[in-house]
Amino acid sequence: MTQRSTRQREVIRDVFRTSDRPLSTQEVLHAAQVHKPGLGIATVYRTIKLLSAAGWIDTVRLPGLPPRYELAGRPHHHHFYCNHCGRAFEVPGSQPLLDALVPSGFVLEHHDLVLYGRCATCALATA
Amino acid sequence: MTQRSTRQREVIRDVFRTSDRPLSTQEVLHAAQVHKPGLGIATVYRTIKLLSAAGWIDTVRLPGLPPRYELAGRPHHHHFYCNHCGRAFEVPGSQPLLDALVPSGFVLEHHDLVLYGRCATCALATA
DNA sequence: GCGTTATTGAGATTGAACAACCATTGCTAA
DNA sequence: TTAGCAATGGTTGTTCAATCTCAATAACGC
Repeated sequence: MTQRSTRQREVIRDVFRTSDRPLSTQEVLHAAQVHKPGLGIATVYRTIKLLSAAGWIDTVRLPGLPPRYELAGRPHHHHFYCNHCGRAFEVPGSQPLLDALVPSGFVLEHHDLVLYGRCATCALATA
Repeated sequence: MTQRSTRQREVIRDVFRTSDRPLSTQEVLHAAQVHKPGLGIATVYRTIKLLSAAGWIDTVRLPGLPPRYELAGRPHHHHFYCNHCGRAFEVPGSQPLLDALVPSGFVLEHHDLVLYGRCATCALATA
């Protein structure tokens, strides 16, 4: 016997499946507690680590903020961070001519483009 | 009397003036201690806060890493982070068509493009 | 010089994210 | 069913960046 299927893990996986944006541990906790009251933060951290190790979710790192997580295997995209409500969103990816930027001798492996501003909801609310 | 000119602050400003890349607090500490042995980390933090408030340096935020600092007022550019030695570098800026990426209703205020890979030194060393 | 007081350095402290601990709970394979 | 043990939840511990404390130091106006 190695790995068991528990209600908590089911709920957490569902949270990711039904989200269209990357989620922080706190966001996962609150969303999961709706369907499984009493679920603890320790279980969120443990399950995220499991899902991450299994390649089921990807880690999204934003400057100065705790990491967010999203379903793995999505097509190339970037992220938009709302300065007002603190939520992260997914934006369609483009492949700009990054190679032209890389200095001679440097080897490019990966890149992150993060956009900052106001999401549609917050832009309306503070217009 | 309001603000004094101390050897420590002079040294820290010189560190930034003679660097061609953004520096972390630890990098500033080590570079400054060469010219002022015994200089403490608290002074680095205090001076960085001062210089930042004065608009003399800009903060460079990298995902999942403590911030770096660089002389303010440089032309538009991006940053390259070496996964091997942990140093950040400046790369020439381009203005990609970001507006096209922003979803309808969202308001774009700022953006960060970070490249990851190996700097020239580390690429050579591990080739 | 001298005295005032801004500044410093070392260590203690905070705050946040996350791991570890452990008694209890509840899958699951006979 | 039920025994065995993986998983949970509440809490404490750990780690690291950054701030605070405070006695000692050193700018600088006079």
